[in-house]
Amino acid sequence: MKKLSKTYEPQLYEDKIYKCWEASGFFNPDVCVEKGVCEENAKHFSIVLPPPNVTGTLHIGHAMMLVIQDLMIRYHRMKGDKTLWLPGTDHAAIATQTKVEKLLMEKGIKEPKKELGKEKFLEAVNKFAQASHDTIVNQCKKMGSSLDWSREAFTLDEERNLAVRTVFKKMYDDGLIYRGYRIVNWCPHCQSTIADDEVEYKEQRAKFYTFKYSVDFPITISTTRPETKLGDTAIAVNPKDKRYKKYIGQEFAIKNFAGGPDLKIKIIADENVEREFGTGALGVTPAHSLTDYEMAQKNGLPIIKIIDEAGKMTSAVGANYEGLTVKEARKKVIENLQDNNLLEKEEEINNNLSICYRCGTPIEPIPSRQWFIEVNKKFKIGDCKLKNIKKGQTVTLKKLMQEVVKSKQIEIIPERFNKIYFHWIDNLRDWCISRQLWYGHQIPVYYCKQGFSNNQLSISNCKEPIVSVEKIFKCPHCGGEVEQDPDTLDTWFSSGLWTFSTLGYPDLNASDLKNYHPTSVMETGYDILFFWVARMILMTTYVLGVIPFEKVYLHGLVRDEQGRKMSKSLGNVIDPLDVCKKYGTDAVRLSLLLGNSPGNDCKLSEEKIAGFRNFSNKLWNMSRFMSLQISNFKIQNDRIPETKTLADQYILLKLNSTIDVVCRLIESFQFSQAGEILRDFTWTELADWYLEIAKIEGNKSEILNYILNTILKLWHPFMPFVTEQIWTEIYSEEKMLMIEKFPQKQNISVHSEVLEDFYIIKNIITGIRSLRAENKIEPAKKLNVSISAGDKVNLLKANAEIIKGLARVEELNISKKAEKTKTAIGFVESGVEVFVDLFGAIDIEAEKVRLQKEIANVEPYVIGLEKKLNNIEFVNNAPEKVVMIEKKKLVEAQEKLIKLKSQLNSLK
RNA sequence: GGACUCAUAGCUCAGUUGGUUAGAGCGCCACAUUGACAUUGUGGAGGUCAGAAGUUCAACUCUUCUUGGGUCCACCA
Repeated sequence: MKKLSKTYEPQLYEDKIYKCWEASGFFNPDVCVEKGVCEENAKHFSIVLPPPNVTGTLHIGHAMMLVIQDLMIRYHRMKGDKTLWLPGTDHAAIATQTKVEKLLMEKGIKEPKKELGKEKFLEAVNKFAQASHDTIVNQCKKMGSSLDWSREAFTLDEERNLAVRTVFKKMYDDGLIYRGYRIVNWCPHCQSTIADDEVEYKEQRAKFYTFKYSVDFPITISTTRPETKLGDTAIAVNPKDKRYKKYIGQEFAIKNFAGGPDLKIKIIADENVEREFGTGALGVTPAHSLTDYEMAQKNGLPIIKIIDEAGKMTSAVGANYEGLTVKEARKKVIENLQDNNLLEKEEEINNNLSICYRCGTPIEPIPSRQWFIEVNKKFKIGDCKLKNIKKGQTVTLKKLMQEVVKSKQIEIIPERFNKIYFHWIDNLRDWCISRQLWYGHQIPVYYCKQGFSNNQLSISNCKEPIVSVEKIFKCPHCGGEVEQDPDTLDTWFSSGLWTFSTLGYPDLNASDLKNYHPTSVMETGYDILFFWVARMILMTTYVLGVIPFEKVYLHGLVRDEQGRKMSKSLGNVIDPLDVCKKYGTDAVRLSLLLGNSPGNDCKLSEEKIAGFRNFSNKLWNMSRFMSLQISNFKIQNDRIPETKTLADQYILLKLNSTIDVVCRLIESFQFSQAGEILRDFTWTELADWYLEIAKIEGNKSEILNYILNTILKLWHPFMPFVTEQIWTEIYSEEKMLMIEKFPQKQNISVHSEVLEDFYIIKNIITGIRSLRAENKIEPAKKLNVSISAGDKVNLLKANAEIIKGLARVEELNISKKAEKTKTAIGFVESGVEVFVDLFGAIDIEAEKVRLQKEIANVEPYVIGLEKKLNNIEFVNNAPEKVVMIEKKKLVEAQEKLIKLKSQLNSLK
């Protein structure tokens, strides 16, 4: 045995411990099976790590994710499950590319893509990604994450690329991926499309102009974007609007609108036009607004693209405007309208500007040829093991996403996110998956140069895009040259495959895929429910016909102590590595686990972390003390040691129920509760009471050994470092705590008297202490205690030493009080007679009174209900439903009554 | 506009099927202290569970409304 140092210094041990864990290989379930830590056919428990973006470093939110998952993983590993936690990182195409561009620009390269060219630019991105990756891996290790590094994956590596190409081809062949000319969200800065849910909104003041197209035009319209009016093809009005009803269906021609193009304006009716907003008439620009586009489709209007990908006006608006930026064009249109006296009003309104979630640039809706996944397309599903959906059944992707959650094959925790999930699916439009970025999975589509350059050619097959998993160089139809689509895929396409692309897909017989899929839990922040969780469900159910995970556990965001988001500009960021260094990783882990509830944001402050630093030190010191009392160190699992005193019985009973509760709470994702229960036991019951008593009673080697063993195991998933270090020093340098068996609830016949008696002793001690503090009585050397509950005299006598020790009394005389004073013990101290309630914790008399009162409450109610239900008239006349409800109520109340009565009886 | 969520001690939050005297941590006040631990111990103060109504034998808990925070989605011509 070694003697533990006086305080716990995490920095001395943490790195060393992690290296030992890693070297042991036990993070890898195969090694666990090989070395007998778990059975070959044990139940599997698997989590794939939500891959952090390779855009820099991990923040405290990532730390929270790691800690929660590590807790589950370590718990299940110790339980003997075949446990896999698979690490990886995400290339995060758009985020990484824009980040690198920014960095290069800071270095003085003004237009990085132009100046470097594709190859060199990608080299720079890859270099950055690699550096970020290395940092991230180190940070994961620092947090103590027991990830199986041998299986590490990257969303853009070769294996994942194969998976991406395979899935793309499958979807294309099933007709779920199509290439279409549609309105997309275009970010002029990123020079790429972005998905609908990558658009953010920012409220701003905007100028709102009211004008007519021409002097003789009958309808006035309003807009915040006059320059787009150059591409108008219609005016939409509400069909019920009396002002405009007569014009519906008419067509007007305007020459040289605002000195620009000629317009042909048709007046159309649309229910969605609000009569009260603006003039009640809305200029329809089909090419540059999604709603306008939809109206145009309905009414067969032409679509004129007037803004290009660079944010400049196209040739469609005439020589006066062509080549101007949007801003310049707007100014010019307004000037022109003013000159011609067409502008009626100019006011300021609040309006929501759509911006790119990555760079904040205003989004320009433009029509463009892109690749889409069609979510409403009906298709026949292949192999399918889902409930309710069979092989060959006709479904849509939307239906798959809905069905697995509706049928509870996937359970979302907390439950309320179900509603949000379904609502999102209901509003889901086709998913635009092509991006005009360089960094990412290049789309596995090839075009025959001949077929696409010369539409006159008679080989019609050559006009079709060729989708191929393997790279091709020649057109399969004409043998001519081909060109791969230069675009890349939305980053969420590859992360959507994450649960299975990491486990061996497309090899459907891969052992990992068979062993660990579907994964057990997906643990992530609620902020990426749509981006990611929903897409994994879509992809996995479609590709494999199974669910990707059984449970989705959503945690909240970490905020600062004032509830603000952490951000660099506010300077309130808590860097996980900093605080780990300062307070120890275990303290940081606890501060992220405790005091939170699922799905709710939590506030974190340094004081909170410091509090848990104190606790880890407390655990260290308790262990130090216990180790000094233990003479025979041994690793012990199930055998409960013999008890000699009331305190022994009490603490083992408490420990046993703590084990039970902690297991149940962890398994039901109530990690915070579990930790608090455990802390309560460790600090309050064990350190403050039992260890103090142990000092007095002495001779507790065996029982302390058992308790120490057990609490180290219980704490290990929460605080792996400090527990492992204590374990190493006290028990074993060979056998690591991380693979010990997690404690299990034992069958101890519960003597309720043990609890009750211990509470009496506790209460007497607290009573004496409290009286002393309040009355400022000098510490008495002699104390006479007379007790009215005669049968407890022996109890007090047996525990007199404890009372003397903990209440600091030198001589204690116990006697039975002659007169009955109900439940009180009298103290004679310094000649003053005082009383203390005997049953402060479990006040049996009061409990009886309470139960009697409740019974008196419920009993007449039950009798009343019984009478009512025996009344034939009532039963015959009342609707069946009412009778059923009454019957149910009666059964419930009867059960309650029986429970209350038996509780009362047990007290007598 | 549609939804979700929160409101409990000075602060941060628990309180899972309605049923003990509503809990914890931090903070605060008083006291203690050489032997595991000042990163400590003991005792104490502090709550009409946001407000109103309803359901019930019984409401912090369920329903409705009101007030005040937060979040998401849609629209924004």
